[in-house]
Parts: sequence; C-alpha cells; structure tokens
Amino acid sequence: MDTDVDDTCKAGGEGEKGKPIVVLLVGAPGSGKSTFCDQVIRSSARPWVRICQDTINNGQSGTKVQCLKNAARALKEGKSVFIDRCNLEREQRADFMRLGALQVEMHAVVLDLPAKLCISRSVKRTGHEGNLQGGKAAAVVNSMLRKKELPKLSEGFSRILFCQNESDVQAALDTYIGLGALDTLPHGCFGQKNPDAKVQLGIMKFLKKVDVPSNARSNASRGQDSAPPEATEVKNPICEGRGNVSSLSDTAGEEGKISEDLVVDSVNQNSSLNDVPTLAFPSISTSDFQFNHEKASDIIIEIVEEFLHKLGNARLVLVDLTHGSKILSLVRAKAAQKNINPKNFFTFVGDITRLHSGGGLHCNVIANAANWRLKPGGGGVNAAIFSAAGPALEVATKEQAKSLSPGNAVVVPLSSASPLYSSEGVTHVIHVLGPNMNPNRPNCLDGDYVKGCKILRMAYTSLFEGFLSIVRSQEKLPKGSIEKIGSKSSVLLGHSEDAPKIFSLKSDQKIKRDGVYEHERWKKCKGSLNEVGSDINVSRAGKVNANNDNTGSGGSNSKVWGSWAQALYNIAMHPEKHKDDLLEITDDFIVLTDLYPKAKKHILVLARYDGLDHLADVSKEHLQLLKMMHAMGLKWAEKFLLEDASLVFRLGYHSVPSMRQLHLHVISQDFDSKHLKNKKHWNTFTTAFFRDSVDVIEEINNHGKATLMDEESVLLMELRCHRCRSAHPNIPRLKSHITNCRAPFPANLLQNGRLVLAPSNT
DNA sequence: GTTCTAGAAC
DNA sequence: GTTCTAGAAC
Repeated sequence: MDTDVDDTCKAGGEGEKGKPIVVLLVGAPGSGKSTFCDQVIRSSARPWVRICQDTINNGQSGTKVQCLKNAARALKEGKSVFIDRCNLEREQRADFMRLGALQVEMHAVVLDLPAKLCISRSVKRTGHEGNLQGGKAAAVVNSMLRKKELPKLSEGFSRILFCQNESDVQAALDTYIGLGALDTLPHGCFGQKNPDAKVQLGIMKFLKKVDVPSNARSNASRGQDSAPPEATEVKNPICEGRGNVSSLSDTAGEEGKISEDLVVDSVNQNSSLNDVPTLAFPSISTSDFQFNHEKASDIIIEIVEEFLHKLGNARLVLVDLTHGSKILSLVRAKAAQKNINPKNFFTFVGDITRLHSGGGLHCNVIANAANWRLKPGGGGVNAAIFSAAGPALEVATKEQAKSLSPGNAVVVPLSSASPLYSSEGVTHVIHVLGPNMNPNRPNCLDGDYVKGCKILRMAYTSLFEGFLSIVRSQEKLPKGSIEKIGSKSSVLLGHSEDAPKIFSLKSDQKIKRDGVYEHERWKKCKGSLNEVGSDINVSRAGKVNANNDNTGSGGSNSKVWGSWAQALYNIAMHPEKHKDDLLEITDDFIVLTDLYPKAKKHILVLARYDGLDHLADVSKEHLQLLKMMHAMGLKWAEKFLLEDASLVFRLGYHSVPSMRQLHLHVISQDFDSKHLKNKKHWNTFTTAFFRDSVDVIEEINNHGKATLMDEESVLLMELRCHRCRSAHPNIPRLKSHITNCRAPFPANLLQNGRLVLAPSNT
C-alpha cells in the first residue's frame, strides 16, 4: 500500500548524517501516544527519549518548561525526542516548535483514532469502569476533540503523519522503529483524509450509548483511500512528490528527492496559493564558487528581509536539491530567529526545474545561478535549468544580454515553447551571477570577503529587484512613480529612469555585457567598482507609463480624431438615429453592444457629454459621472449574469481609446470572440492599459486624474493569459490556450470588486 | 476601430 | 507551402 511505501522509504541519507528528530505526538487521551513511544523506543536502533509532562517530575506531572528543557538537553546529546502530551491545539504545540531552531527535524504523528476507542481505553486505564467515570472520560475526550486543530506544515513541521486506525498506527510504528540513526524520512503530509472533521463521526451517538456501525472510516474503505484520491492530490501535491522519493530512495539519488522542507506553508493546500507570484532561487555562490555558508546565509536573510515588505504577498523560496543542505539549515534557523513570515519566505528541498510537477510548488519565476557567459553547461543549477528549459531559454537569454558580471541579474521571459514553461508554469528565468571564491575558477576574489559579501548582496538585490519588476508588471501599474513594465524587449532591473549604469569589476575582471542593470543602491557603491555606460538604449523600454498630464504638444485635449473614430461621438450626440442598435438611452448615457465585441458579452456605457472625449479629459468634477457610468455598467453586467452565471465581467476604460467619446467597457472575461484578432485587442483589455473603473474612480477622487498607460507599450507587451499569466507566441496560440485555461484570476483582480461575478461564484 | 495585404516567420 | 503580423488606408 501506498502508506507502506512512503513511510518505510528512507530518502537520501547517504553521507548525510540524519539529524535528531522531535516527534510531537498529537492525540486525545487514550489514543495510544505513550504506547506508541514505548514501542518505538524499545525496538529502534536510533536513540530516543520520551518526554511526558505527566511523569516528568519524578513520576509526577510537571510543567511545559521542564519538558522543553529536557527535550533540548536530549537533542543536544544527539538523541531524538518524543513529546508525549495531547498537543491537540496549535497553541500548545507552538512552544515545542521552537525546538526546530536547534537543527532538528520537527515531525508530528497524529493519532486521530475513533473517539469511541480513545474513550474506552481511557476508561479502562483509570480502572474506574462505570457510567460516571466512563461518562467523564467521554466528556473529556469529546471536549478535547472539539478543540482539536490538526497540525499543519506551516506550523514548522517538516513531516506530518496522520493515523486514523490501528493499521495506520502499525505502519507508523514500523516507520519509526525502522529509522536508523542516520536515516531520514520524506517531508510532507501523509495519510490525511478529512482535515476538517473536528469531532469524529459517531461520538455523540456513542455518548448516548448507541452502537454505531463503523462508518466511512472503516478499514475496508480506507484501504483504497490510502492511495491519495485525486482531490487530495490536488490539495496537497506534496504527496505527489512521494513517488519520486520512494522510487529513488534505493539509489539515494538526489535528483528525484522532492520534499517539503521546514518553514514551508502547506504547499497548495489552498489552491489559490498557486496564484501567488513566487520566486524560487538557489543559494548563490555557495556551491561551486565556495562562498562561506555562514556569511551567505546572513546575506540571504538580510536581503530577503529588505525585500519582503516590497513584495506584498509574493513569495521567495530558497531551493536546494539536497535534503541535509547546510545552507538551507542555516537560512531556516536564521529566518526563524528573525521571525520572517514563513508564508512569504521559506526553504524547499527539490529540483528547481521540477518544483511544480515534482513538488507541488508553483513558482512562476526561477532564478538561475548562471555563468558569466549566460550559456548552458557547467553542471549544477545552470546546466539543469538550461537543459530543462530547452533551446528557447538560450535564445531568449541572448535577446536580453550577452554576458553577466558578478552581482548582476538579468530577467528573461520564457516563451511558452519551453517545457519549463508548459509543464512547470515558469514564465521567467532570472539569471544571476554571484562572487567567486573558488581559486580553481576564473575571477576568484582570492578570499576577499569584504568584496565578496558586497557582490553577493548585490546579486541578491538584483535578483529580487528583477522579481519585483515582474510582480509589478503582472499585477498592475503602481500609482505614481512607475518604473517599468515587463516587455519582450526590455530588461528590467533596478531603477533605470536615468541613463542606465552598468557596473563591472575591476579591469582585470571586466566582462563585456549589455542590457543588465544593477540596483540603485549599488550605483552608490562605487569603491573598487567602475561604472560603464550601457551600450543599449533603454528609452523604449522605459517609455511605458507616460502619465497623460495634458502638457506638451499633442496633449490629450488636442488629440486629433480620424473620421472613423467619430462613430461613438455621433451616437452620443444623436442617439435617435441609431435607436434600434442601442440597449438603453438616458439623458446622460447610452448603453450599446460593441460593434465588434471582443468577448461573449461586450457592451459600452457611453457618456453623452460633448467635450469629454476620453479618460484624459476626466477630472474631479466628473467623479459623479464616473460613478453613474459604473453603476450603469454594473447593472447590465448583473443582468447578463442572470442569463449566464458562468460569465465574469470587468468594467474599465482604455488608457488611450481609439474611438472618441468617453466610454466604459463592460466585458466578459472569456474573450471568446472572432473579433479578437491581434495583439492590440488582447493587450488593451488584459494589461494595465485597461483601467478598472473602480480604480479610475478612486484615482480621480484622490488625485483628480487617472493614471494612463502609453498606447505604444500595448504593442510591446507579451501576450499573456489573463488568468494564469502564461505567455504565448501569437494570437491563435493564445486563443486556444484561453479557451481551456481555468486558472483562478490573478489576486489583484479579485480585490476591490474589479471582477463582477454571479453571486454563486463569489 | 476594421480591412486589406505584403512579406516575415515558420 | 502556410500562418501570422504589422502597416497603410479608411
């Protein structure tokens, strides 16, 4: 059975001494915690200590502090520890989780057995058989189970094993008994069937002394369950990684070893997490470049901390192939010390090119520990990523930069032709080059850690800066100072409004490169570094968000409209001439179906004010008008939703419309239309060029004008799915993708009522 | 905004 | 050869 395979396999371990383990038993009185510990301790080759609060004080009950003290002492002696107490609530477990800082593995074994069984054991143990005692024991168990909060990986466990019947318990016993001093177990959640059931079915009936036939949790049915059903796999794809773990365990192969490491939030237990922008990055320079791990881990934590607040809910994940990796342990411990939110930054054990398919962790961006030539080869992460991404990555990389100097990073959008994109959902690779401390490699820093640390900081800063630019470009344009937007032809690191400066090392290490930017802060950091002017012109890339401030020649108010652009204006001024084609006419507005709808439902709310040609003309005095247009659009969207509840609507304006006369688009997000034919069509509705009505109203209210995006930039931007943000080479391919893509909408669209859904879908 | 079509890309 | 884009004309 699946569980047997999972639990008895010993991942890796070769040459890597297994760390001491802390196992928190979780279970009601009578669930068999003490028996479990005793059986393991009696038969295991690994040294174990059982910490039991009930007996810790010379056989008398003691305190939690005593338990913690004794546990820490045992761990320091290299012993593994069972924490034998109920641990049913998260809060009760929390203090023990701090033991995780001591370079140990934190496991939970959940004895989630039928309440009936716990109660009857409890009653027997007290030796006070009878209604009163029995009733009391039942009440205690029942009340404890009501408060039960099943442990989660996010609490800091690297492994959680759920047992729901005696055979599960036996399998768990075998697992821990068979665990030698040097063995490790795969990480992740195993055996969970019904995470939400707080009180087991049947307990109330039991209390009423009604004999209940075994319910759905009977052994027979669970035998089949133990191979995770599809729903479980989707919810908790960690389990998917188990196949790899076990199948490769014999060879102790590193490659297939994909498991979740400590501090990871239960990956994808919430499928919406798949949507969170995530950067997976390897530790830079600590492998082949032999950078000191202590120093490197300090720098990682330092720069991560600096960036987390800028990144919003986006996540950074440090990935390493090796389970017992020193750098992961160091970073993990330091992250815990600094109280870094494990939701936003965690470590992960796995192959960076197979995080999604192999580990259930979706990362839209991965970092490559590149070489200065930005070429495949050399082994390690660089070879793996180039190989997994196929030739597409090399081509795309070449477009962005020819080479890279230490401390820099370059963002490369991955085409959908790349397998890394199609099977792993990676949309960008960021190449980053760290300092080299290895004398056998070119440009060694010769032990100069002052310079080395500086460059490593720089490398991480450039990397995260690159990720930040992707996150921002994919969400929406930040208000005010917008730096840049991702586009095929732009390389977007650091602040490049001014003439970009590229730094390089001293002349003996000078590397020719272009299109690579360093973070602002490093421009100040000249010292031994020269600055070299860029040989590429970024003005196109930078020209993304010219705020339309009505100044200069060709200001918005003086825009010249072609004759073909007057159709809406003519309708607004003389609706009676087009009466049959309009959905609704009021004194202020007209509602009509777009002549060339770009989706199943695509209507316009047209303002009837002469002189209000487009959004650039709108100011605070029009606030009420905007609100009324929004309300009108909403009314129609809701009307359409009654006819087809599967539709999702978005209301907004084009930054620079083609047709004269202010009009609000109300468009369903299927984009299922023969009229959607080119890049401009797509990008005007799915990028920051499309200004959500709710945001426009807010901006007009706060600043008196709306942020508008440059018309040309629409054509520079890649074609990306509006749901999963994947990139596609052309319109036909994009269209075939979107007919099938059911990914949730990006998080920013789900906020502030930007999307209008049927009530049942909200 | 669309249509048409040359020629680039595949 | 076919598919797809992008620029001109309207």
